[in-house]
Amino acid sequence: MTSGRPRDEGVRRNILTATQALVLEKGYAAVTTTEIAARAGAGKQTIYRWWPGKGALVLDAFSSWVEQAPRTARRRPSLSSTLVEFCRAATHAAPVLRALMAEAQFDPALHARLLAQLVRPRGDELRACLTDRRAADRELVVNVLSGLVWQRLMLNEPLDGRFVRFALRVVGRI
Amino acid sequence: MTSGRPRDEGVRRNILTATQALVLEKGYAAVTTTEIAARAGAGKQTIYRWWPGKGALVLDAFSSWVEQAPRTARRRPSLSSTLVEFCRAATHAAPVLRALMAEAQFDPALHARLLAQLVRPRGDELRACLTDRRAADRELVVNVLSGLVWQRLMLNEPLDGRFVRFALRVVGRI
Amino acid sequence: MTSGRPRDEGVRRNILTATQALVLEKGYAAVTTTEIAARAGAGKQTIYRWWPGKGALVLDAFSSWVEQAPRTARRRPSLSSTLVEFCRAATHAAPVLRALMAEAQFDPALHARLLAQLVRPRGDELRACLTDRRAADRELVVNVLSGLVWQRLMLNEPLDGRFVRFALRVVGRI
Amino acid sequence: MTSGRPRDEGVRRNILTATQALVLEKGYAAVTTTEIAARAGAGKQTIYRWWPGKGALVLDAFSSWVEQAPRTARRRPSLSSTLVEFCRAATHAAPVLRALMAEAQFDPALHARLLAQLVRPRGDELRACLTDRRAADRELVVNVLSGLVWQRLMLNEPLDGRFVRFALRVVGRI
DNA sequence: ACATAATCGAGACGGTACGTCAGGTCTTCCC
DNA sequence: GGGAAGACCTGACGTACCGTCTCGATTATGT
Repeated sequence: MTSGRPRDEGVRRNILTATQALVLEKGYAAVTTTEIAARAGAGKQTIYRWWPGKGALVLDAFSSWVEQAPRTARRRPSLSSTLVEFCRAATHAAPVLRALMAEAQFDPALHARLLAQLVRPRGDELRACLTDRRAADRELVVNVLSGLVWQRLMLNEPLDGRFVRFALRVVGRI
Repeated sequence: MTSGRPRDEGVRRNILTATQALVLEKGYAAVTTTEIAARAGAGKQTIYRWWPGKGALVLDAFSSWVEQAPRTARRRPSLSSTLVEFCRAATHAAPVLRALMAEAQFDPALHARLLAQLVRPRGDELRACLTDRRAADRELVVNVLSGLVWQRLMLNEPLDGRFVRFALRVVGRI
Repeated sequence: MTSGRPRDEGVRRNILTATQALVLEKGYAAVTTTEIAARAGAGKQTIYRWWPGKGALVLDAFSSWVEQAPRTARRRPSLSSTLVEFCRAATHAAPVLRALMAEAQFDPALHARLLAQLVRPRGDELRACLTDRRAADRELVVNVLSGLVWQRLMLNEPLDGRFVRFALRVVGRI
Repeated sequence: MTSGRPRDEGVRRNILTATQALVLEKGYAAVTTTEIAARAGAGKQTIYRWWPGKGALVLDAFSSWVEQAPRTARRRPSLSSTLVEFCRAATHAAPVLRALMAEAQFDPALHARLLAQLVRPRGDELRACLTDRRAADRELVVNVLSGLVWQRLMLNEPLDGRFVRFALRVVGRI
């Protein structure tokens, strides 16, 4: 039996939208929950009712945004195209990704969420491009690529075409 | 011509020691500059006179600690032994390294310091083990290894023997 | 040994002045500590460092204000003139006095402060006008007068000339 | 024409009972409407439908409780017995009475209710004991007694036998 | 010797975000 | 329409930490 007033989906969307907009405008660190609430026309309590804090909120706001790939999986996508798309999206969202990964280092719960919503799905995507490899090799390649990308992000270096070529060259050697 | 009271080296050491102790006890995030000053028997101003903030202070406190290997470089050290030592030290200091890299994402100045004092020196160390490779390959290997290690740290996975073997296997394939 | 930066008296006065002004402008209940801090150009913490809360702060701001009687005690002041002056001051400050006494009902510490800083001094003043009475009668009269005044305040009835005459008639009968 | 479901008297009694219990357990200030609703097995809206707020609710809950004296008025009751009964009841309910009078200072509507339901009825009771006095004297005595009692309450001093004797001595002198 | 100048411990200060709490309203379904 | 449940907006609260500042005391150099 579900009694009481149901959660207002419009409010939820307003909050996520406001979060996205504000984080893009001013950067993760400069945004406050109070400000998000104000922009969303919501109460602060409503935010804290549904998210444990700024980190989780921003993660939600951007994980839906990052996953905008329609995934019209015809056949197995190529590794290179996947990687290109991967880097394109990551470049756009780079400041947010860096901030989220950083924040996650101070917040175990956020760390788990980040893994489940961002890190693992992207790894799985890569893995799906490697069905022609032996299982052990697959893990190896996925780890190396993921490591290269995240390191690049954290060191604030560009995820551009040069990087993609570099990464593919590495993979080719394995 | 330098007049005025000279810097007290004992105070500097007290502060670094107190920082180390407190960060190990309670973790980076839970420590405050005020607390460090109190423990060191120092004034807050003395800290801010010599360091720009908590991040740089902790970096100093631990970069001297991480690099305590005397580096009795006879000849070129082996890659595997270097990597093992590397991981051993990183495992001990893992929570601090994670926190520093995280904090650096919000603080460009700290980011630069971190690169200069921790990331690059370790990369150079690795590079020095690869003098038998072609220059292009060297960069490739250093990048991959560094990426694997930092990713491992940020994802809070162990830098144990299994990881070392895994990393060496990757390098062997390149 | 008094070390450290000494308390800034100017800040203290700014806070008290801002408190007074705001309470007179908008009434006790509508004023917040945040607002007082902003108006005084002070930090909220500075307020909480020196006062336990809004109540004590307002009490301080107005107890110095209520006691503006120069007390050029030549001889024993007459009861009637004291009572007139008393009511004049209380009429002005009535909303604040009501609010303070009300707040004190929820806050034992404020209650004690209120007694010590406002209630008892005023009682002593009245007592000083009754040196020609027997001690027991003195207490009786002081209690009755004080009771009449506070009741009047709490019931939000005017402390005007009519009330003074009424009160004096009562005392005359005792 | 009154259509729709009629008010549920059982719910009303549950709410008043829960209010009484909670206020006696934890004190007026520590009780919230949400809590009262929960204890009464009622919805918050049901409370706000019938009472303007916590103050009025508590007033109702206790005014029926304070006036539980059956008032078997044979003839004119004596002043002293009335005062004794008065103080006995007030002593029991002292914390609630203090809180209500305090709250009323911030809430004009509650102030009016408090006067009508508690202050004036008690005054009338006293007045009824003084039919042998001249009208002007009656008001005087009622005011003095009422003032003494409320002052005593607000200053958190006991309304015990000693106080009653004191009050009667005052009245005797008038 | 004595002024100059910088360091040091202590702690007050302005500022800003935090997460919590209570009040009172609104929205659902059920009777 | 009454009622239970509970989401919602609003706005104050008191705390925490940051980095700066202002004291008095100390310790070096330069005259």
